[in-house]
Amino acid sequence: MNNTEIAKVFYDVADLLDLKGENPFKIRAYQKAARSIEHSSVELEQVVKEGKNLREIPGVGEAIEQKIIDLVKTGKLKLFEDPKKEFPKGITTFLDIPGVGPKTANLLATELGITSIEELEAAIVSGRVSKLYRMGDKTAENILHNIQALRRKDQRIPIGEALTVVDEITAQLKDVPGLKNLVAAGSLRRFRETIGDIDLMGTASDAEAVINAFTTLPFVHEIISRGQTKASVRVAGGLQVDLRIMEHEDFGSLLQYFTGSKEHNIILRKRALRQGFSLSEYGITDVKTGELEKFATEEAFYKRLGLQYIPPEIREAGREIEKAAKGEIPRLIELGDIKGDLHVHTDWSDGRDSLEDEAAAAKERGYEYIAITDHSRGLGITKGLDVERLGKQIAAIKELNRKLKGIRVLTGMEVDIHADGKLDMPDEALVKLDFVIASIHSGFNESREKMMGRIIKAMENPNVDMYAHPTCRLLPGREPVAVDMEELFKAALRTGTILEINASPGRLDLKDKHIYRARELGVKMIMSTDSHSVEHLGFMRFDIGIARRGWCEAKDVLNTRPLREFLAALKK
DNA sequence: GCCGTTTTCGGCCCGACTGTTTTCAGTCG
Repeated sequence: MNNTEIAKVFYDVADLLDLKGENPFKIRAYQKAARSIEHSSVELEQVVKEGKNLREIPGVGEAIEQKIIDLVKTGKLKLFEDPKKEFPKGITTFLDIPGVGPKTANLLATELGITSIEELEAAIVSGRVSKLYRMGDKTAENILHNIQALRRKDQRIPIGEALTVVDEITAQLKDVPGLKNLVAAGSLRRFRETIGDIDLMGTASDAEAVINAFTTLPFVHEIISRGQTKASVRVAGGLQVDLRIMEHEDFGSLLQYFTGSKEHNIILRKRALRQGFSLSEYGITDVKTGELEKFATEEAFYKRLGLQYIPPEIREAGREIEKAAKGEIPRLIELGDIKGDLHVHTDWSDGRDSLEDEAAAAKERGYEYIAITDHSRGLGITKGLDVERLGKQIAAIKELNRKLKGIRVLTGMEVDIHADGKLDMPDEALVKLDFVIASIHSGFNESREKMMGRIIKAMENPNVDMYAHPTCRLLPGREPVAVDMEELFKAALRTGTILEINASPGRLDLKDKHIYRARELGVKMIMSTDSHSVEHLGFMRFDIGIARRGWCEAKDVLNTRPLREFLAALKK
């Protein structure tokens, strides 16, 4: 049972308690624990097996700890005597509908005796729903509408796509008079790998004018709500975009509040209350005097609370607040720290651009080095290199290095790992290369045991410097292959193999919590783009985002080092 | 159910918007 599955059980428990009308703080406790479990960097099943303490996970106390142990050991959780008797049948399905909370779900199930979404639709059409207490035509219609939205609801979209939407919107709104500081907050700013909706913040002298401009943008499909300072719309494809406008001098507290995460803000507020402050998007209120202090910047806001500035990417209710109180927030890695890209394809295999163009583009980015790592031949579709063409490419790179100044092109290859763990290129060829990547591009459905055997065998090869896109997942769509991350990290440490943080927006692999764990263990990591064209070198900013989420500093990543130090850190 | 630089008991973040009401409950973020 993995963390996601365990978390799901506790989310469900919270829903059921909510339906029962339980103490809301108890419900929140379960939600909080679920959320912590979901984001934990270690697998709980492992922790339970090793008999270690679960109480270090925030929000997990005596009771929930015992429930996690039961759950992991038996696969079940007995919390309700007879859930079927206690809850109207089918009630939890209603909770998935946006705008339907526990109160409404309960009302629908008990008053109308319906159990499915289909029955609910029929009940709305026949007018039975709008006659219920505190319901009306409009509410019923909204529920119907939201059922349809739920059906065509796309999954969370990869951050790469969301950033494109934001770029479009900000470009269209930039000329609205008096609008300033228009930026994305929320999960986008925290750089979560996928985004559920987009939260835009801005400041303006005339909020209403901005709200009007926003809600009448050409690609706005539907207006969900529109108030004086805030509006929510749906754009084509179903993505929800929220805009919130405030006064210029409130920008710091506004941005802080809407960047979240929710849990980060809750902890921050509790802490502030103990200091006699109440926090809101408008600023900090002194509870005794009722006086409101405004903040134009987030830095000033955190400072007022006695905290070091906390970068958005780590505002996830881990240990960031207590660390900030002690001044222990590290300087997280930045784009400017990166000195080279180590995973680049050219038109020698399936890339679009030439060796020369890639080298020039890397130099333009200020890099000291770039490794050319075209595919090996095993990947039929990618016109991969065999020994002979690899030899020619090495010669071409040597020649290029003679001509180039200010950047060193390293020879390399992304060699395929076969199903039996053998590499798709003889060692005599690999040994000549500066940098060798091994990775999997086929046989994704192997069992955990086979998969690990295959990967570890490749890592044990002294010519293999890096194991790339370690879980092979694709966003959205392909689930990670059966990799045991703890075992992988151990093997990486033992063999001195580097793990890649692949920046391709459809991969982001290692992901944030794996990066966090690998860093804790001292596993060597490289951030690289897997470029197939010169534009892709720009994917590095995605890697920076997720590496920061994993609390990475420059020293945790090998390609922040100057060339000589970088080469010295490789296996050979 | 969790948790502690007031507390091992008594608290638990804060505000906007909608739709239904006629002062507010429910939902959301």
